[in-house]
Amino acid sequence: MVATETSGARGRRRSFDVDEAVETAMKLFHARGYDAVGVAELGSELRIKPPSFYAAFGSKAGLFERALRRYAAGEANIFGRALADGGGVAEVIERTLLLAARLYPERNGVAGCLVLDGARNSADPEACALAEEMRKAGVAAIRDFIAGEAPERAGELADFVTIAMRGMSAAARDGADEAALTSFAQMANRAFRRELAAEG
Amino acid sequence: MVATETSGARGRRRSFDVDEAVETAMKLFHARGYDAVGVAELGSELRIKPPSFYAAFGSKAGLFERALRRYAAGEANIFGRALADGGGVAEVIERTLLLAARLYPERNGVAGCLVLDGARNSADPEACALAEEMRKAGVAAIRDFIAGEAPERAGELADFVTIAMRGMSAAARDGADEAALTSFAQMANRAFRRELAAEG
DNA sequence: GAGAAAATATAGTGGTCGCTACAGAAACGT
DNA sequence: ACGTTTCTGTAGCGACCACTATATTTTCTC
Repeated sequence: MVATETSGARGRRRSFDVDEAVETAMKLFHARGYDAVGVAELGSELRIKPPSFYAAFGSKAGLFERALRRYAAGEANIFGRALADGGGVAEVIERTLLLAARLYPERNGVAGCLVLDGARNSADPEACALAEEMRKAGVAAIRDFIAGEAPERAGELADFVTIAMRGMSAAARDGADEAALTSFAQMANRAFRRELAAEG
Repeated sequence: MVATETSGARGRRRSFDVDEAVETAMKLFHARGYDAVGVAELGSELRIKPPSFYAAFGSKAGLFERALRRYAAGEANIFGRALADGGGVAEVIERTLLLAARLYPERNGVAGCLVLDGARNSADPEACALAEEMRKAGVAAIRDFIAGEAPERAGELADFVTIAMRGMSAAARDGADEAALTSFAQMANRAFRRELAAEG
């Protein structure tokens, strides 16, 4: 053991790179879902033993929470990225949908959205609650943004977008490729623009 | 024990109602997903012991397959029901989407579609394969039906419908109510009609 | 009612689950 | 260099997983 690294964050020094471990765990959870990835496998992949695992993350759900936060803080924050490029509601939502279609298809065994599907059908209430919390935050952000232009219909328009994204995530996990998802995203986008233009 | 019932199907006589057991198992799988329901719980709910369980169904996946088939043969066969009421592609798809919005919201702990989400994130390849097979059959049926009016765009139009349904199923499992799903279904339906009318 | 056949119940298989007690090794402050 | 503290590795906790060997009870045949 040589490292003794903190790699950029507060917290105790550990003999392994915590951020790298979270990244690896994120991919595992994303690829197969929360329940299907066991602590034994995580320890083996992260090259750490159970006591170190629990000292660093507290519990399996604790690591899942860190993986979720890392996921949402990175390039997978689709709406955030679309929002950062500026423009009105129609433009931002279009980029959101198309970005999802580009990001969701399977790549290296990972498909869909970790927040939307990572804890789907999980038997662990804690993991379900963590994912639900992040889902709700995402939906609320989209709703609040849409409310800037269409306060009356912000709720149903945000629902339209987020349900469409759930569909794309599920379809990607079922094997849909980028072409199929992009075709869907374009239709959904045309629908959204028409709904946005129509008065409630 | 009194029953000794076959209740309408070929197969050995058993001391329990096999169809009723499949129905109960279907609800359990539907409510919590394949992996989260154990054979111990199934045996307890079905009031049968493990040996009877395996004599009747062969394996947990065997029971899941029967549950899936029963599901698809009943009122949950949304497209089949919409198709039976006749009409053109636009009418049938509209009924399909609206029926999903009416059927998917949580009722007695059961939400969404068993075929679409019952084996989501399952670690069992057999269960995943069974669900995938039924999903593909459903998509193919919708595609073939649409091809009667729009052979060029049948693939992408069927994808649009089935991805939208995956979104509704996932949203329902996330707690969406009938009003929210109906709103989505209506928007998706308007989008579908416009896409169907537009030449490819 | 006796014998054959079949479905049942009891009990337990090896394996994995998330998690932890304990003890040894490394890093730390002085 | 010493003692303290902190972390890590080995081993194993009880609980549950899907599944089954054995034996008993029930059912059917005649």
